[in-house]
Amino acid sequence: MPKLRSDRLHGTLDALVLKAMSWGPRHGYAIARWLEQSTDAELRIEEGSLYPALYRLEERGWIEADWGTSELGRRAKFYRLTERGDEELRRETVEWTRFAAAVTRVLAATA
Amino acid sequence: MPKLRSDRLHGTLDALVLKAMSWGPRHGYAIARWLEQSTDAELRIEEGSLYPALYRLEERGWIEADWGTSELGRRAKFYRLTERGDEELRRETVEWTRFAAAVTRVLAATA
DNA sequence: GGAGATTGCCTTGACAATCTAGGCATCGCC
DNA sequence: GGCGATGCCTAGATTGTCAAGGCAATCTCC
Repeated sequence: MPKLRSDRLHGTLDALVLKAMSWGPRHGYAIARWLEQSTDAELRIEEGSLYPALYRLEERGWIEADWGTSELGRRAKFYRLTERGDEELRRETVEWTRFAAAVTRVLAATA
Repeated sequence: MPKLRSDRLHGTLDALVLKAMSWGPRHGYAIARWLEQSTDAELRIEEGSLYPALYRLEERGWIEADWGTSELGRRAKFYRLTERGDEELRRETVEWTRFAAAVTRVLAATA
């Protein structure tokens, strides 16, 4: 299976990260692992993208953080969706769906 | 209908531009109009993105250009797909499909 | 005890691609 | 004359991603 272009996530990463928290609080490392596993490693967030993204989302008021203890007993920062974050996730999901449909339609068009 | 984020095309623009030429040579302005009209204005390429993209694609050997005369009798630069450009279009189309499916699957997942 | 992998967070710098906002010339139409 | 459409182009800012590192604690296996 060919690798996706490394930049591919551009513009979708926020939605994916928000989605990761839609089942409850998650810490960064868990978010990365979740995306990787749930897509069979097809989608991967680099840590150098993930953490800045989390700060960005927090700054925008879409998520909130608390230090806690991971499943393995380690210090970890848990992020959770705020009300506004949940709205944003829904907004972005709808937008993605529209966008993806449009692109797919265009690329599939035949002569 | 809400506007898509302005950055949305990031990473897909090349494929769309290549696709525009899959029916034969097209000039820049026509490409922009084609995308706009064929997606009901849902997808738009700004000229400031389009022309640099065309130079990029040409530099990579995916398209070739010739000056000619537009349908309305004006001077216009017509771009056409090269063999390699056609391969690239197919490659990117497949990749897009895989990527879009993965993202859609993740965003659609329920608790 | 020691080595290496895993878990977990973080930062810096480079880079690519898009957009915004302009400019220019020609043509058709009112 | 003016204005919109057609057509090409560029400079600069922005932004979001990545690559590549670093740090510390824990676990596993020898």
